[in-house]
Amino acid sequence: MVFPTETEADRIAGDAGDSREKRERAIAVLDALRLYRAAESAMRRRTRESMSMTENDLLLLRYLLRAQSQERPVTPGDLARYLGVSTASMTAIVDRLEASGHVRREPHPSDRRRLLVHTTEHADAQVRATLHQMHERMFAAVADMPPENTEIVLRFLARVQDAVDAVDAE
Amino acid sequence: MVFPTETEADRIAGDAGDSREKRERAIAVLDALRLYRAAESAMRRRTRESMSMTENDLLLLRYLLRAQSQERPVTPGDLARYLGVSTASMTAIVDRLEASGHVRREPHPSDRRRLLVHTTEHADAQVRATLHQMHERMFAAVADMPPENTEIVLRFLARVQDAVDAVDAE
DNA sequence: AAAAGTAACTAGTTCACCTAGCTATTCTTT
DNA sequence: AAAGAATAGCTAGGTGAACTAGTTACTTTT
Repeated sequence: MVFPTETEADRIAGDAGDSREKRERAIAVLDALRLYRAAESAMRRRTRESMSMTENDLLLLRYLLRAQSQERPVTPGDLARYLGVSTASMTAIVDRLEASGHVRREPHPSDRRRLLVHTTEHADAQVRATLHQMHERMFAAVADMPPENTEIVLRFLARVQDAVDAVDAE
Repeated sequence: MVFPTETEADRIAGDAGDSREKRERAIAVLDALRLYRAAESAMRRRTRESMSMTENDLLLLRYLLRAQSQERPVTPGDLARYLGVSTASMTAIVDRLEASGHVRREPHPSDRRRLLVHTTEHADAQVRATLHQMHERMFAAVADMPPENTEIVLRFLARVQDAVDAVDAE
């Protein structure tokens, strides 16, 4: 679902009565986008599995690392809202990540009902080791581009984003 | 995880000592890619929820529709291999989709151990109703592009894909 | 000071997956 | 042609990560 397969793209192109080359170019681009998506999903899965974590655990860690780099304190409630899970589930998630040594619970300085959640050095190191190289490559891939090309890519991404945003599954 | 956040991209850019504008353009592009990803995930979730299905159910339906448009018969075993789940789980998935009226089981014409799985008209209509507009928009977004721009976008996608493929979570 | 609200936790449920093992059928080997 | 191996899909029972409901401790409001 969710993605025009080759066949579907072909059918749509046919309906529109476009020229053959135009259609083929469009299909090539949509295929490339689909491939990128698949590669990213696969990378996520590999990363998750190598760290024996769930998707939510990993998203949480990313959010925490980012918040910490901005010196922004984070409570379990914040994390539950961010991931869209119940506070009860968040208790379990933080339990897991605390047991695996990725986060620590600490008392909130002013509100004794709350906690603050921090990543450990271990989590930080593990994430950077896995993803730093990717981030550098992604940055290099776009930093090299001349400004005109950047504009073209930005317009492309904006339009495909509009297309998926328009799906309102009522 | 999995994606360079603004902050991380910034740090990497800083390390590399690039010019300010170059850095800002790169960040803008990576942000746009991240936004597209988020929009697509959200769209998937909406679609899944509106059809009360799991991710795998939806992927399966997409695969089936595609196979059918090519007159290619599909067995439960094929589907299990495609989704990477056990045949036992596939029995449960097909049970669910059969109960909800999205697929039918039929005897295999030559091998009485096997079954064939077909989508129903209902599934076909529901999927097309939800996603046809998106497919058209995506196609339009790329069909309008001049060939040079297509090349630029393809190179961009190939490079970011290489970046994520390089993450080998050992 | 009492009442209402909030944060995180515990207990018990659900659901989508899993593994192991079963039955029916087909393929391979002698 | 019969016996053994392989294959397809199923059932039974288990796991884990989410859920809801309700608890405890604390804070805010009236």
